[in-house]
Amino acid sequence: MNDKRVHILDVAEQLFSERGFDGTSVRDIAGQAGVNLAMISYYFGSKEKLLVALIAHRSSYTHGILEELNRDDKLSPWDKIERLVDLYVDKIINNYRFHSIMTTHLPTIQSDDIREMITDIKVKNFELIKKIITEGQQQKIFRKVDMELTVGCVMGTLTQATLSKSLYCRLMHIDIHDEDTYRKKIIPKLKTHLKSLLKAHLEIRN
Amino acid sequence: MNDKRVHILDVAEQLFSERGFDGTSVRDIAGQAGVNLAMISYYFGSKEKLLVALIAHRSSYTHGILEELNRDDKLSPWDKIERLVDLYVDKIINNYRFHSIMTTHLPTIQSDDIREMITDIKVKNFELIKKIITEGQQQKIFRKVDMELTVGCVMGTLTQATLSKSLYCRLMHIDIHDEDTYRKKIIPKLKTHLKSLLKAHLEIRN
Amino acid sequence: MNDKRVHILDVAEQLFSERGFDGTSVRDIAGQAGVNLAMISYYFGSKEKLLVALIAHRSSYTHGILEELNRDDKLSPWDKIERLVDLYVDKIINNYRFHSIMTTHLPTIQSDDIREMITDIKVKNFELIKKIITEGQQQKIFRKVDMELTVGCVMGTLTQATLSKSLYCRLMHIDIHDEDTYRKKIIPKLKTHLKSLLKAHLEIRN
Amino acid sequence: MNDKRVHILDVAEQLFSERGFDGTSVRDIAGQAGVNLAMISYYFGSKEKLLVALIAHRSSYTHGILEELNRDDKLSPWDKIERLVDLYVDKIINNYRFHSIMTTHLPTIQSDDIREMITDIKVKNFELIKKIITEGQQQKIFRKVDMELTVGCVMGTLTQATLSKSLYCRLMHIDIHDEDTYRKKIIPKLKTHLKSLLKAHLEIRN
DNA sequence: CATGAATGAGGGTTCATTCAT
DNA sequence: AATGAATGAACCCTCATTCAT
Repeated sequence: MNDKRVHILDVAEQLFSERGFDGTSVRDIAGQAGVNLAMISYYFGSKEKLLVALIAHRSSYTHGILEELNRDDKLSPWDKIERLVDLYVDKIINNYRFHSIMTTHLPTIQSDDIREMITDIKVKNFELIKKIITEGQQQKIFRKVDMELTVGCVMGTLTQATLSKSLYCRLMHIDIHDEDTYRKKIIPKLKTHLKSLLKAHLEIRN
Repeated sequence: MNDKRVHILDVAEQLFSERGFDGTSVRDIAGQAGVNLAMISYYFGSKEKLLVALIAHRSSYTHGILEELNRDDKLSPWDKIERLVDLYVDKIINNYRFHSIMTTHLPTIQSDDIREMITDIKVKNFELIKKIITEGQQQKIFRKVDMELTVGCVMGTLTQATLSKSLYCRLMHIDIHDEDTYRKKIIPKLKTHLKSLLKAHLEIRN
Repeated sequence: MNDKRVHILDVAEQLFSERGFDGTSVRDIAGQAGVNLAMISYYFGSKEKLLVALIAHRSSYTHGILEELNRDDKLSPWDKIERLVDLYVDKIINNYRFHSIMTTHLPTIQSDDIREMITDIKVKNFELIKKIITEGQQQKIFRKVDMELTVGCVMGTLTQATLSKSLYCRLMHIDIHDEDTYRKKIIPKLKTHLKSLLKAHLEIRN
Repeated sequence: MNDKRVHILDVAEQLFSERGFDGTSVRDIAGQAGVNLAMISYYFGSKEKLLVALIAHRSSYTHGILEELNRDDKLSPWDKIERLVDLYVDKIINNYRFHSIMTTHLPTIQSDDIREMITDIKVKNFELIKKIITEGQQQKIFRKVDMELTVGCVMGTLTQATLSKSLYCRLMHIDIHDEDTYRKKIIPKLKTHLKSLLKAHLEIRN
């Protein structure tokens, strides 16, 4: 029962990320998932509510990661930045489908409620990262930076790696359909780059 | 004559960016543009070809900017970086609708031809920026960095500012529908941040 | 359930025969049949597949008639010819709508598959009649004739009676819209004529 | 000028015969004929009037043939039948496109005027052939036959050869698209068959 | 609880025709 | 006399959803 729900959500996630929300029909999802067409309305109410359910499902799954990091008092701010990058890159790239949906669908959402819901999630993530940086600044270890855009730069780089996969595949000579290879190559690349970038960016200059 | 074509493209751009390609009907475009529904097929052939025409239209418009910068021999690499950021931020944010379409639609495009077309444009932009950085590296002014992701970080930050407008509006206490204020505040913020970021990132450390 | 399918096929047959395949819209069929427009796609998939379903439906219905005749060993070749004419005239004239569609649509069909499908049915009918004539020839009862055109002459006369109804109604002083009277008068006329014609044509002359 | 009109009619004839009247768009005709789309309405008034013009054009062209035959007093009724078959087969098969249009379109015509117009032409042809047969009967050379269907049988055989080309190509092992071969083989076959058939049919039996 | 049947609304596209030039 | 631009209507089809069973 719940398995079927989760299965539908998985299929929906895949199709939404591949074809977009409006480019995916409920028929497509039902067909791919091997369930009756009416079952989707039956379980979720509507296509839009299916999306909301998907967001809730995935968000609850990837929620605790950053919070845990923040509670860890033994780590220095620099260590936390490194761990943050590791966790964040893994989180986004391994959930690139969901991340893609959230990012591409956000600007086209007509319903204020859903937009606020997605924005809330993004704000929460922002606040957690902000906390880490603020902590380092209070300890006079990080310099003062534009907080919104510093976070935005990290998020944006990952979004770029998600949405412009076709660009990076071209640049890195990877077949566009070979998702595994792409992920295997882009993840360490992203980690190294972002750590180096944040180091240079946050470091107090003399 | 051609005015009507351009007008249709403008309306299509706005609606595509607000509702997505699949979320916008040809009827919507015709209605908003005040032209007959059949006019769109008459002028462009199909909805997809309308998108291609839009891409061609906007790309030709914003093409020369970066090339010009590259040809300017009097500027130092650091100067070029600064000008690059100024030009690029202006270009993207002032064409944020088109940028939004290009970015959000890219991963869901089914047609290989159009995906390649968009990727081509992105590659071209990448190459021009790469040239500037490479030049600075050859002059031993910039340090060695991950080229793809350094560019991706700049692009991604701008994409973030475009696609996650709702997030930044919330963080910066701007009404989501007040586009002018958002642009006026985010543009200098982006310029300052990216210059500072690239400075720290490219600078040779001792 | 299946009644509705058959009802739609009946209506489609009537309209196709009156207005032609391309002259009939799916809306016309849905309207005349009193079903929802989307129902046609739901049941048949597409307008073209509706035609295929109609052909399959009618062909299966009228298939066995000639085969049965062929298996009857008690009849002499002349008896078989007479029965053939009786059966064939009844079959075509009572299904004149379907026969009209098959004949008028055949030369304009673009899809190779459907054309081959219709041709297959015509070939099968040809083979069955050929068998009867060949049998008579082997028994030295019928003379040697052009097989294709002897069959073609029978088929053609019936086609003529179907497609040029307006001509025959004029010649026989029947109102063009009075289908019952036309059928009642033309059927015995056709039977008598074709029997006489085939008798003279197949008979061995001295 | 008039050349252009005739050219358009030729193209229309070809397309109407290949795709049917309703299956052919005015755009198709204009495109194939290499003339401006608006020119067809400009010259002919409407698509339907174009068809009427085509019928008038072709009818006037093939009109006099049978009349001439009838006036020839030197020929015996049997000679006239033979010449009739020769002329008629040539006329229909060499104008098979036009014949196909006339035959397939006739039952679907909604306009009473056009149907009457086409029926008129068919009646005229019928009367001319009827005259020949009646003459032979008055001279006690031909036996009494069903006049309508005797003519209908000849017409029908030719219609069959025109509309069921795909059947005959299959039976005679001719490629369906090789029109020249088909015509070269079917014309003498038709002439021989119809002469033989009419001989047996009209001959007074003892 | 689950689903096949059904539907109103709207999708993109093409139609024959007209009009201003 | 001739045509590029434009249009209202209609095309076939698919959409998300509902409802009776």
